Amino acid sequence: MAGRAAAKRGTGKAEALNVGWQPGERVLHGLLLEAILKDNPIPVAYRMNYIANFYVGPLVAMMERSFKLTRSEWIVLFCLTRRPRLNAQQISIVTGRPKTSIASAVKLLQKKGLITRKTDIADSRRRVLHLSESGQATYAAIIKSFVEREKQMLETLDPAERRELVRLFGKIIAAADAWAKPY
Amino acid sequence: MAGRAAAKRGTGKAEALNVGWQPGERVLHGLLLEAILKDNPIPVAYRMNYIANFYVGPLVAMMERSFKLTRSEWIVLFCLTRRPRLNAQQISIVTGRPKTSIASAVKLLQKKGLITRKTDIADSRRRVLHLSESGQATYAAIIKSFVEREKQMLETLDPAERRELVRLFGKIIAAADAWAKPY
DNA sequence: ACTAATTAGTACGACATCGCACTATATACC
DNA sequence: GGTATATAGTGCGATGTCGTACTAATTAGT
Repeated sequence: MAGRAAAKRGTGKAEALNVGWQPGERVLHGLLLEAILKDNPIPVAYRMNYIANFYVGPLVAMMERSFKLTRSEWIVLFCLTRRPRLNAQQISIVTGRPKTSIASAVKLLQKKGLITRKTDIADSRRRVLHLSESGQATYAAIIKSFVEREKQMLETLDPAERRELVRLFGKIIAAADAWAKPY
Repeated sequence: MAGRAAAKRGTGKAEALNVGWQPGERVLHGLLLEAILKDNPIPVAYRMNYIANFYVGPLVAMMERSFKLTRSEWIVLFCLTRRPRLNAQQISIVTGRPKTSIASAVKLLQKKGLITRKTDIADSRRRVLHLSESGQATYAAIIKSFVEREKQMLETLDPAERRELVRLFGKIIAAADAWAKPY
């Protein structure tokens, strides 16, 4: 209908082009995704990143909205729950995130009263972190969503498949020294 | 040695504390990680995110340094290589990233001459994107590192295990409609 | 002991990311 | 055909993230 006229407008830099699909036709998420997965040069890495993003993305968004926590703050909270008395450096190393990011998260968490920071007597460079009461409560409230979402994500796999997935991940992580280094 | 004196300094807010390990003793990456993986409430999700981060993080850092491309720009480049003539909206949907992020990446890529933008004749709201010559060249240069790193990451798995990993990922992705939704 | 190298943490600045509000075009419905 | 709704994209402001450069404390080497 529009024909020639509607072209060469917009930002001015765009030229007109006729794409394959018709106006009414919409290319759905699933079809697009299939096309992107097919003959993908990094079949494992792409699929893994895709799943990881769609798993954690909405969770982080929810956390920022409902709990006013950033992703980095959550990482610190999570690590300290798993293993109290870590310092910022250790969290940085084990998560692969820059230490300045961890440091700013620590500062925020401390201001909110979710963690405490004490100087290590044996090495006064270290500031030893651990969760406060309210930090533990916040963690408990948030982790539920993570667990629930993982459950939903794995619903399509049977128990043996889930075990196999963990086993394969375990092998890759165990060999991390050989491949996970920076450039 | 320092004993009592060195405490209560630093930022002033930190109190002194004696942690479990001795000054000389260093807790290594592997040991820390093991402790964090043990009895993890989200065993699959944590391992997957860990691997995904250590796979893609250094690659993105390298890209920013060597090619002056952001992660979002790379995502656009990658999607357009897999399937030309997408528009920004479609890339946003299929990658799960906010459309404003894709939009700014598109603007940068266009300024650098790596992609072109043409208005769709059939629907003048759409700006159809595709790679320029130099865009293709840039992609080709970068993708090598991704392929190589995936190869290293999977070196510990035998061919059957690799196929199984792809198969399991495939099942999870195929069921994405059921679990990957936002809150 | 004294210096060099390593490790923990901080300060600061640049910028990518992202949510929100807005415009423009297209489709649906009556 | 005219209005309402959905879709594509933009502008802008806030802020989280991260690299660089720095200080403080500890360890190693001689």
